[in-house]
Amino acid sequence: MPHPPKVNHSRGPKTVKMDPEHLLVAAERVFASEGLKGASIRAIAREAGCDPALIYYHFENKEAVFTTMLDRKFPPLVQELERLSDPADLRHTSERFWEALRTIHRHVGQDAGFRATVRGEMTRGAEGVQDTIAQRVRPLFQALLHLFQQGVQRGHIRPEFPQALGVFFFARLYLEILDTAPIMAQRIACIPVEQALPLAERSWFELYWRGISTRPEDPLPFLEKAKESRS
Amino acid sequence: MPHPPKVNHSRGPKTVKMDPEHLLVAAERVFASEGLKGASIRAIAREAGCDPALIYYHFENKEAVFTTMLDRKFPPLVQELERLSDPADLRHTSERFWEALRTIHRHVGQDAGFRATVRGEMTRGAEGVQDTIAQRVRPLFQALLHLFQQGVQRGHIRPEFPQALGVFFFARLYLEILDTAPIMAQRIACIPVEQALPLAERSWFELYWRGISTRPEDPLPFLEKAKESRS
DNA sequence: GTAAAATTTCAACAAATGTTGAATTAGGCC
DNA sequence: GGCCTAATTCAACATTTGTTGAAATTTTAC
Repeated sequence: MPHPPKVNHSRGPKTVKMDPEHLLVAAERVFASEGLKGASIRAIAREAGCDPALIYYHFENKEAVFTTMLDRKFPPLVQELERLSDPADLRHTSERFWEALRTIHRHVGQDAGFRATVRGEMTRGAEGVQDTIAQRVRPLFQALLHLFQQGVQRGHIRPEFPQALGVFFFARLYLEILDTAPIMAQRIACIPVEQALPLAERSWFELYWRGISTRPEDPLPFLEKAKESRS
Repeated sequence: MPHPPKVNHSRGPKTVKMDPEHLLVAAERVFASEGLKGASIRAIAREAGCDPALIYYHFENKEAVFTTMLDRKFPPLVQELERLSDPADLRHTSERFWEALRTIHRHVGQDAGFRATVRGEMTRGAEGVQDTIAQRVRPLFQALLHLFQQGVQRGHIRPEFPQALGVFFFARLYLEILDTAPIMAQRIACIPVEQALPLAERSWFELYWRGISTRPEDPLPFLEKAKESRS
């Protein structure tokens, strides 16, 4: 992690103030590689190019940095998924789910660090941190659950499929693909990395949709379009 | 992490020798909660109830502890999956895949620590550690790929589905369910934890099979039997 | 211009870490 | 019993960590 050499060591504010947002970005990078607990305040300060005490000036502690980071990332994604789950949308449920997948991709697809941190803390973080994250995941889950329920009501999705699991598989397993498909492609399956993720996304969606659909053999024309617009 | 009080501080060997296996078990626990990098030698020693220097007596360094741990866990699983992928097995491919899933469950289902460590190091570990793990994952991947290919040849699996991805989805996404379904059930979906995982496994397998199958609407009788033998 | 507030770093302290050589001790062999 | 080997801990060293109060400096308000 290269960081700019600190040539001005005088105390007191700089003419260019250190933006707290810059601290958040630095923290996110360190959280991603070290986890929340493993991220030292000094490592974050090094990443940001400032003194560790400045972190305490702007935030109460490391957990506060993390919570602030969550609160910048989750709400826009949740809002967009809530719009997508509006019952007035009369498109086919498969198409709406595809758009939900694209939405998730747009918000967190390039954010491996954020994804890694959230998952890491959810699976092995402190109780309080899990609570903090769960509070922010629930609205997202609810929005997708509404979408799933509309699919059942419209006869697109099999009513016997457990709804909560349908939503969990859709979102969590897609995030897992984002996290692991590139590395698996590269190291185990010897697929070129640039091709692996788009193909994996389409294949995943097709598999998922066939798995829950009342009509698994119906074509998915928007998937074919997605394939063409990529090449 | 409670550990027995150390009442005998004299140097020199104890009448009951510290088994290196015991060190491995302790290390596995610490790796699981702290990651490989975050697991301190002193934490491992505390977990094992010995002095940190003893770890250096038995192993070259922390990475050697980790590699030894991998080499106890992977080969039995790989061997069993290789037996399962024997072309002489004439059962339906869906049933063989179900048995593969049960096999994975038997070997690593209770081993959240091992799973977490392997995934964690694969996604964000040092280059050398990723190599170490990839070497051990490849034979497992190959065994499942053989099984998948036989499914295609026998007309059970759609030939247009990308094979490497089919295998990747089967194994990696199942492991993700093992890692995350309990916590998601508990904290987000409010499903009782004891029910969540068996239901998730069956639902996942059904979704997966329908997704890749040439005949998605065919029933899966062994799944129904699995449900009944559970209740 | 002065005082107060805001911003930033230094310095210090206590605690923790990895690793090594040396000291100690139990058991086996002659 | 003496010697040797194996097993285990201690002690030391250098490095890193989290956090705080104080010093220094810039900006703002009057």
